[in-house]
Amino acid sequence: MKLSSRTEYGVRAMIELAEAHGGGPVAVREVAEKQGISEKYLEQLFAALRKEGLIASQRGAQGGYTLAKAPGDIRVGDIVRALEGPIALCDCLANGEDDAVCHRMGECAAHPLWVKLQDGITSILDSTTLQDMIAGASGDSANDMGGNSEEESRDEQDLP
Amino acid sequence: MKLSSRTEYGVRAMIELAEAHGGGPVAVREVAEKQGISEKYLEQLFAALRKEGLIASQRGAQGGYTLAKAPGDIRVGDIVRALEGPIALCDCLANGEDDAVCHRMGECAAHPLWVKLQDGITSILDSTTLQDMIAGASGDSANDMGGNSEEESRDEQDLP
DNA sequence: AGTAAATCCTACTGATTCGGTAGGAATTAT
DNA sequence: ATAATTCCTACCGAATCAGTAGGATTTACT
Ligand code: FES
Ligand code: FES
Repeated sequence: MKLSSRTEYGVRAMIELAEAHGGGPVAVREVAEKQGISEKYLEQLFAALRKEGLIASQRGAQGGYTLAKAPGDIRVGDIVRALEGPIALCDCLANGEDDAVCHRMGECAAHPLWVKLQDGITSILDSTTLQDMIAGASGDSANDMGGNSEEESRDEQDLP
Repeated sequence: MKLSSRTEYGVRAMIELAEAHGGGPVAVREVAEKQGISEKYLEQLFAALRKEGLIASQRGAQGGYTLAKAPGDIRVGDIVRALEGPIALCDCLANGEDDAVCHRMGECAAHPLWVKLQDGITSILDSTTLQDMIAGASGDSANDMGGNSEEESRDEQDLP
């Protein structure tokens, strides 16, 4: 019940890219400095994000990274999965009904709760896009956030 | 995004106690064997659960543990907190509004999401009691579980 | 009284994960 | 050519995790 710094950093970095979306590529160094993250470490996170097709790279001088899709098409869940693999709360929930689920499932009264919890988490993560975050609001579902909508709105606005 | 075996084991063990509620104390060994958990390890989990007042112990021969309250009064969230400390998804969420929250909060577009996620998790965990679990159903909220209600009902039934 | 069954307490350990460094090869705008 | 940048892979120290170990204390039962 603690999100790794991979996730924290990754999401913050992606927000940075989302805010720069439409302009040119952004260098890792720049994002790292703005967010106070180790540059070399962030480099590795970006590699993972690129491998999953969430961001695109431009090599060489003046290069950097850009979002591979519109901010509205990238869900936080996608970022988390890219950085940590499938969201599986415990081994008993071998995500995807495929294989190797717990042999105790039939008799385990806890199992339905883990399923519910995992679904809850996944649904929150997948109902929020980068667009939602930089706009200050959250995803769709009934359940809305605390409600402190800061009035400082970022500049960018893009129509692909 | 992975629950520790402390949590998994702890909850399963508490379910075991809940099912035995009303009868005499249950020894650690018995729970450990039924659930396939290391006895000595479980012993430590029980120590933590007792310290938090969720279970009570009876020392000496024929001793063991019993729930300290009715199964309906023990929420899964209580168990998790007893075993892992306050549920805080990240340091930026120094649970309880007290101190040392992130200095980046004002400018951090991710923060509201973490709050939302943490609230979601907490609310699921706190809306499910041991009673709910051994009865096969989940907590209150609109969102209900998969719905596979096994017909094997355990024996115990108690009115305190 | 004696014994066996149990909780209680604390220290240690091996493995894994985490967060981060390090160094350098390949690519590209200027 | 050069400087800026991504890319790749290996390594490292610290922390956490899951579990062991051993023994002191308490208590029911005979
Ligand atoms: S122990 Fe595997 S489903 Fe609960
Ligand atoms: S970095 Fe602390 S609130 Fe986002």
